[in-house]
Amino acid sequence: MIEPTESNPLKVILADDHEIVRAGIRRLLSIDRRLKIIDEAENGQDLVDTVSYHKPDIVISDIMMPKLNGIDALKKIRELKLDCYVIMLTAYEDSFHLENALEAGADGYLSKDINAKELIEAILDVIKGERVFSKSVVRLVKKKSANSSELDATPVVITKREQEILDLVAKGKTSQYIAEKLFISVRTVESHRYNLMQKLDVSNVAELIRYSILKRTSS
Amino acid sequence: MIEPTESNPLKVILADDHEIVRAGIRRLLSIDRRLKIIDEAENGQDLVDTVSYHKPDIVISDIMMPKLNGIDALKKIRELKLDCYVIMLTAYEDSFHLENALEAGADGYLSKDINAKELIEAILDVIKGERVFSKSVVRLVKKKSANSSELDATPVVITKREQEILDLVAKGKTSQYIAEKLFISVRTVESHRYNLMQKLDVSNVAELIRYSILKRTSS
DNA sequence: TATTGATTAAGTAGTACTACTTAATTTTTA
DNA sequence: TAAAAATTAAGTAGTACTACTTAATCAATA
Repeated sequence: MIEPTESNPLKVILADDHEIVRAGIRRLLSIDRRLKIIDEAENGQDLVDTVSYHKPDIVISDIMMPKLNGIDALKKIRELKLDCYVIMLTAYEDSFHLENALEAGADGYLSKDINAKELIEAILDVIKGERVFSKSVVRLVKKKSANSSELDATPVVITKREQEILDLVAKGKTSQYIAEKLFISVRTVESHRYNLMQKLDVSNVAELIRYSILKRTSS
Repeated sequence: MIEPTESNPLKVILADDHEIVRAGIRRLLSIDRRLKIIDEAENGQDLVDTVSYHKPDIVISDIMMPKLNGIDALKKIRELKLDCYVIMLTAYEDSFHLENALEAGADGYLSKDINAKELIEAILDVIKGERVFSKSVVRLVKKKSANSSELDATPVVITKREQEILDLVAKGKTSQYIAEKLFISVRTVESHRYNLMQKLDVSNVAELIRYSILKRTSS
C-alpha cells in the first residue's frame, strides 16, 4: 500500500449497528483528508456485501451487530479473500473477544474509548502492515504472549457444568440460589464462578455476562 | 374462540431464535393433540410474516431475537390487527420486560422454566380470554398493581447520569473506577446504582446488564 | 488400569455490592 | 422565582462476590 494522500485517499468502510456510533467515527475521521469513508454497514451481512462490492483499503467494524456479528463477518471477508485491512472497534476489552478477533484475522483491536488522533494513527499503522491495539488491550496481549512462546491459541474450554452455572449467574441468580437449584455447595458454585472468570480472563460478573450473552448472539 | 378439539386444534406459531428452545416447546406441546404447531419463526421479522400468512390462534414468542425482538414483533402484530393471542415466553423475569410486553399487548408472560402442564394450561386459559403469568412473575405484577389503582403505567425514567453509570457498570467497571472516571464520590456512584436497581426492579448487576444490553438490542 | 479432566468442597481473607435513609446542592422547568 | 427533579454524598449494616489454595471423589479414556 502506498502512502495515502488527499488526492488518493484511503477507502474506508465503517460497520456498526448504531447510527450514533457511525456518526461518531465519521466525525473522528473527517479531520484527516487522507481517509475517505466510502460506505457504511449496519450489520455483518451488509458489511460483507459492501466490502465485496467496494473493495476498500480498510474496514473499521464493531463486534456486536445483528444478523452477522463483526467477527463472523471478518471471517467471511477472509474466506472470500477480499484484500483489506480490518480493525475491530469494540466495547469489549476482554481476551475472549480479542482472541476471537485475532484468530479471525483482525489487524487491530481498539477500544471505543479511542480519540481521533489515536484512531487515525492506528489506521495509518495498520496500512503499513502493523497490528494495533489500544492501550487497554495491550495488557491482555502481553499476558497471553508471556505464557505462550508465539501462538499458543489455547482454546477456552467451558465445561458443561460451568456453562450451566454461567447461565444462572447471567440471569442474576446468587451463588446461594444456584447451589440450592443444583444441589451443590455454595462453595462449589463459587469455585465454578472463579474458574469461569479465570478462563475468560475477566474479574466480575458483568464481564462474564457479556461473554455469555454475546456468545449466544454470535453462534 | 370455541373449545379446541383434536379434530379442530388450536393453530400455534412458535418464535425463538434457538432451534433447541423451539424443539423443547414442540416437545412440551406435543402431548396435547388439541394444539398444533403450524409454523415456527427464528426472529421477530419472520414471526410477523408467518403470523400474517397463517393467521394462527396463538403465538408463543421469545423476547430476545435477532432482527426484530419479540416485543417489537408483538407491536407490529397488533398494529396490523392480526387477530391472535400472544404469550411471551422468556428468561427475563423482571418488570421492565414484563411491562414492555404488557404494554405491547401480550396476553401472557411466562418464564422459560415452565413445564408442559403449566404451558398447556396457560394456553387454554389465554384462549378463554384470561391473562397468564408464571408464578415467578406474579410477584412483579402484584407489586405494581398494589401501587397503582388500575393501569398506572408509570414509565421508568433513567436520567442521563444514571445511563452513564449504567453503561459503565455494564462494562464491568467497579464503583471505584466509575467514581474516578466521573470525578464523583464512590458513595454517589453507589447511590446511582441503587436507584437504577430500584427503578428497574432488579437486585443485582447481572439483571441490570441484561436490561442495558437488551435495551440496546431492541432500539 | 493409570492418568487426565470434571466436579465437588472448604480454608482464609479481602473487596465490592446491596439495602435503605437522609439531606445538601445544583439544575431544570413550570 | 418557586417548585420539582437531578445530582451529589454519607451513615449504617449486612450480604455477596472475588482471590487463590488445596484436595478428595468420580468419570472418561488412553
